[in-house]
Amino acid sequence: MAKLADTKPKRAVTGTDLSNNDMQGKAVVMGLNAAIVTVSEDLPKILVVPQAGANAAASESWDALPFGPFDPLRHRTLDIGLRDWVQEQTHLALGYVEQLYTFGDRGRNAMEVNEDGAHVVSVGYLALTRTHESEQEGAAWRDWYQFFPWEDWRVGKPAIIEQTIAPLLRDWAAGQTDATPEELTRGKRRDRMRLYFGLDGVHWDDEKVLERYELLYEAGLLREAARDGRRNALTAHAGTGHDLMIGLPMQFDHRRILATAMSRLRAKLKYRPVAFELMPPVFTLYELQRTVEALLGLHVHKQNFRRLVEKGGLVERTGKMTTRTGGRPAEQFRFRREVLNERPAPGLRLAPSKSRAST
Amino acid sequence: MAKLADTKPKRAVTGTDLSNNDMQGKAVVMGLNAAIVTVSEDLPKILVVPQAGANAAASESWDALPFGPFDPLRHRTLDIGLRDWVQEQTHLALGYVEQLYTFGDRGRNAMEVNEDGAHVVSVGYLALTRTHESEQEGAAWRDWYQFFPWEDWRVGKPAIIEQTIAPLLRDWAAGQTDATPEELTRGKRRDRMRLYFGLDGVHWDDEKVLERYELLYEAGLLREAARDGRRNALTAHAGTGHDLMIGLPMQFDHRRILATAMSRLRAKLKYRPVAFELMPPVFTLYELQRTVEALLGLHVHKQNFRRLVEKGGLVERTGKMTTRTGGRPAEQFRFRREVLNERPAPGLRLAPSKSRAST
DNA sequence: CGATAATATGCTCAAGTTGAGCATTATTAG
DNA sequence: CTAATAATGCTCAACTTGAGCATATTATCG
Repeated sequence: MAKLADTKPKRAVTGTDLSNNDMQGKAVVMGLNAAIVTVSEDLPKILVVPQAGANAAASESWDALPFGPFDPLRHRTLDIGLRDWVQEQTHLALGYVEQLYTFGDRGRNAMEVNEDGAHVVSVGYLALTRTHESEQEGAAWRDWYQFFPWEDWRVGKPAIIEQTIAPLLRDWAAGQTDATPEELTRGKRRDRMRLYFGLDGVHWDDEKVLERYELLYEAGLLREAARDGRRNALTAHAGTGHDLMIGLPMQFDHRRILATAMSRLRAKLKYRPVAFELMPPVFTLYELQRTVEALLGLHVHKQNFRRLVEKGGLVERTGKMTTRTGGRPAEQFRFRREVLNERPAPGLRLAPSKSRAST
Repeated sequence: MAKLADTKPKRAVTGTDLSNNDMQGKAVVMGLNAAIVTVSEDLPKILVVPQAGANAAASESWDALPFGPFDPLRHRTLDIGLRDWVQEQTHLALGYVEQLYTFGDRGRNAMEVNEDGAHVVSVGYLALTRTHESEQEGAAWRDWYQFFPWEDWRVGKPAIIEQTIAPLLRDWAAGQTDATPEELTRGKRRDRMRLYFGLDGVHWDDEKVLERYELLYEAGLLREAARDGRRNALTAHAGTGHDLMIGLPMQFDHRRILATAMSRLRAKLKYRPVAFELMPPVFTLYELQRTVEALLGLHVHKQNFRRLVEKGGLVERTGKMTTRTGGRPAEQFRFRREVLNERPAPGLRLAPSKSRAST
């Protein structure tokens, strides 16, 4: 076979070499992490397991996502491993599951050495499920906006943005002496701030959840950043030295994984009929709308939403009415699962409403 | 911490348990695989390294993507590991790099045990680069349509679809006695066939590269499927018993990774200005268009394409003209990299032209 | 019982976007 | 000079999108 790596003498590994080389240093353990989402009472919720891990300060208990190591002897694929884990830990049989990203950053509490000396790499997953009442002991559904209070714009711009985040980020951006090459490719601090948080009149992009999280992390404004040994801008800037907290932290890199899940889900809602995974078998169009709005953190125009859903052939009428919600009775609909086998790319394709209320 | 997994007694692993349990069986090696794309002479090309691995039949040499194991001791992140690998193997300093997916399927030659007993999981990456002439010995740029001859529709529907693929798939679909539950969720064989390959008047979706590849693999029509011990529909159905080959095969799961890269790139072209990563510093709009068309495997409407690019503020005029291509001289443009810091989501948003020629 | 609140649902309309094609202009090849 | 090849400008109908008006149907409260 061709020799490709003659310049650096260290290691000329290729396909076959992969099996010849010493693998000791290269072995890692893959942690499978699930961001399991449901929507109830107009709030998107994720399943968390509280853990008194090494990360959390003694007084606090940071939530974690359900997770466990991938055992290649036991499971044929990563997905199967994840499903099995979740089933074991929470008794939930997952339906919709989607792999998000594999994080291997050392120093972000994902890529740390465990007690056996193995490095851990995290694979993040998004799972959607209808709401199930009785969960296991210890596991709980938590409103995802508790971890991301700046992401819910349904009642207007969250106060935390102008009151807390923007000033701290401005300080951070002002403190930028010279952009590192890395920062130049990603845009300068002030630009990223404006773009991601919709400052100075830039439009809010509901899908940039991960970008916003990473920016806050880089700026040292999150507990996780402090934990990871970053300069803690919170105590440095808050003045009072109070323990400022921008959203609840999570263990390991789990808040980052949740941010990835939120970004992906918000994006996907617009071009794939995934919202229906979260709905009961029959539902009214307004119920569907509220679910979507909860996830997007935005209101959409009610009449246009119906037009989209109905004309898109995504639902079929059941003929049955419900008076469940005060007001004129609403017709109940059913998801037309067949669309998946009809058109190549069905979806919701929705644009956020510019008017506040969805009347 | 909460006990979550009492039902199945095997293993009650949680965050902290992750470090207590025996990790021996769970250690894996992560293979980093790069689908490095460039476009030259109106063809998208990927960098391959030929290898006489265990997969290939004695007489053949199946191409592989550049790859190597991730060494957590040496590299802080997976991305850095990949860049370093590629640099070593091919002397290419990658610019744009994007993680695609982590494949861990046993039995698809990704998740096999190597000689040290370690299981291998593949992480696929997409990288974009301008064309560089002098590559390393052994590494070569190969037209990606050699691996996917059914994906290039620029000169009309590829003959291989109606002549070879459709009949074989129809046989396969007809042979479906009863759908497995798995097949039901993914749609029945005949539906998937129609949707993915645009049969019976369904519109061709250029982004479904991975779906098409997986369908062909499942149907046993690809060499890789035969290698993995699947019923080989090729010899079973071809009649003559000839060695039919639908596109060049690749080692391991590399053709699958390439399919993932193609899907992602074709999708991304439409909402992010990634095409410019493949262009020289100055270029004419038609050159940009040809590059995009090569990647999509489709023609687009020339005038509308310009409108989109120009009005979208993606480029700026240089004022210089070139007569390089016979015909009226074209103005040269430059990518306005600033757009990345201006609007939240710039992109090309192009729709394939319905008329064949781009006049 | 009538007014009010809270939806549900139908419809309209202007503005913007998209797909397609015509017309004109500037070069090179022959 | 003519044909071929592009580049570029412009138009236009069809469709999509964003927004709002109007009306219908229920529960509830006084």
